[in-house]
Amino acid sequence: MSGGYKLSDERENDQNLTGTSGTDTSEMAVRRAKLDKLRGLGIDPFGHRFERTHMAGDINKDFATLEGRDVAIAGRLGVVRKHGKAAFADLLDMTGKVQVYAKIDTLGEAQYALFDEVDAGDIIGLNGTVFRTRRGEVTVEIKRFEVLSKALRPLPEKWHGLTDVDLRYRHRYVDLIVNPEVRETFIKRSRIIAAIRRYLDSHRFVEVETPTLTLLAGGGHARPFTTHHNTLDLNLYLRIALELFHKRLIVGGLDRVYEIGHCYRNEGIDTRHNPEFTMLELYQSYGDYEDMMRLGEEMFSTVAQEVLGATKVTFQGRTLDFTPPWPRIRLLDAIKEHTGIDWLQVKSDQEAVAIGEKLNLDLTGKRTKGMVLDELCSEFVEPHLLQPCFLIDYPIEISPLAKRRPDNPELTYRFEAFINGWECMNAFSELNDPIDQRERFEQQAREKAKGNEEAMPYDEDFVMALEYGMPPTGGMGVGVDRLVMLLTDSPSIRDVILFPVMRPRG
RNA sequence: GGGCCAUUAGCUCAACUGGCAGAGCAGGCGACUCUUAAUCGCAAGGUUAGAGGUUCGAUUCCUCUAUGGCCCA
Repeated sequence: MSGGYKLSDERENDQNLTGTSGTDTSEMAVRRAKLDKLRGLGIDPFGHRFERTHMAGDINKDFATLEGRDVAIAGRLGVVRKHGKAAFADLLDMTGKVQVYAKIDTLGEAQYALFDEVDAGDIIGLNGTVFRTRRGEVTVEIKRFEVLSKALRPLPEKWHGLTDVDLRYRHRYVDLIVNPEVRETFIKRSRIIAAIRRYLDSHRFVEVETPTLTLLAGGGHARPFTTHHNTLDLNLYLRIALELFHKRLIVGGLDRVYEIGHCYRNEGIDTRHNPEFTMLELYQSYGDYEDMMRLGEEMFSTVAQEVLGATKVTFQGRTLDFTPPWPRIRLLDAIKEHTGIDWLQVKSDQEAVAIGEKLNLDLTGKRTKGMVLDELCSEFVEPHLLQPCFLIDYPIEISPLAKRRPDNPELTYRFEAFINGWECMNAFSELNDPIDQRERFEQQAREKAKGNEEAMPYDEDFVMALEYGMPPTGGMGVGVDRLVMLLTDSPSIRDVILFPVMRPRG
């Protein structure tokens, strides 16, 4: 953020960066005055360091051993209850909160007067003694304390907190301070991702990092974001998938690889889509899609067990049972069951479109057999797939990177896993025949020429990699945000992404 | 892209059929040495998202804009 900004730009920036309203309030003026008063007393209102011996949540947990002992804790003050010559307050840190107690007899006149000046929201460090109040609350009686950071803005109301979803996402730091369940969700997210890593590391997978800035946005069906490299004067895309780089690594002899990272898709935003999201992809040499199903169901249930202590998960009042094995359902069987259509009898694009239109599907821009089937599946099959299951054997036309089934060359060894009606995994026996791959890319190029913006670009270097020989490989992609939603009972993807994409405020 | 809803004090919300814009919390002053949404008293706090229109008079009715939410495609 160095020079070059016009004054007006800076003003716009300020608008985005200031607090919940951006306007000064009388309360802010009061807090500024208190700040000046602290400085007047020779106290730095923005401290440097504080040595903690304990965390707030642990004091409650370990009260039996801590009673009567001295502790040093630090955190943000929540509600403060003042009683003249004594006061109680909640002290919050990452582990939770503990009540603290200030009493004029213990602190002395000067320190007590200083405590009388602190506000909810201020960050303090303190030394004190653990005890239990007559009402039974575990509490730390303050012997000495220091202001470590004066808060210049007031916290939202203590009872209702911050509920305006717009403000919660725009000012996530306030959301995290006042809504403990938000902190819990993101701590759980971290544990979920750690559990995934643990699982894959213990199965001898190697974690890799592949480019987010790419010459081609391949490996998936989506419109990419574009960007530009100045020195190379080169237009680049933000990746939409990890696949093609990972398979190059399999060619290179890294037999088991995985990556957890952001992908970017230039499409709409709703409760299940954010333009920037977290993808897990993994590739296992000498495996196939059957191995991927076993790995997928085992990984999800292991993660649930480690993070929640159970393989049955409650999501929005519904119990989802992650316990393996999950049912395997052939896609075309599911289509037949829910629509009565025998898709193998559908021979042309025109015929497919006619069937789709008869069922009132919106097929704008979707004029091929594969696309109609995709729509049919989304509309009539997916909503029924509430319990974890695998939909297997997708048509070749919408699976340009998957290996063909020898018993039916129109189908591939590909599956998607569904949970709660959402696609959560996409996996296949990877196509390792460079000649077939070349033809698939040519087919995609024809689709693109017909106006399908989501068709895959031809990646010559990737075909060249396959020409060196890629072992038979099973590969899988997992939408990590959706898994986190399921395991944290979050109805919107924005509840599991710390800073979701937002329009700037006018 | 279409429809519906919301936007009022720092936060959470009221305001009947168009008639002086209110409360709780937070903040200020005062009282209070075991409270936990502490309590009690006093005073203060507003461009009703923005722009325009109808009207003697608009938070309220109409139009447009902005942001968000829900539903649909």
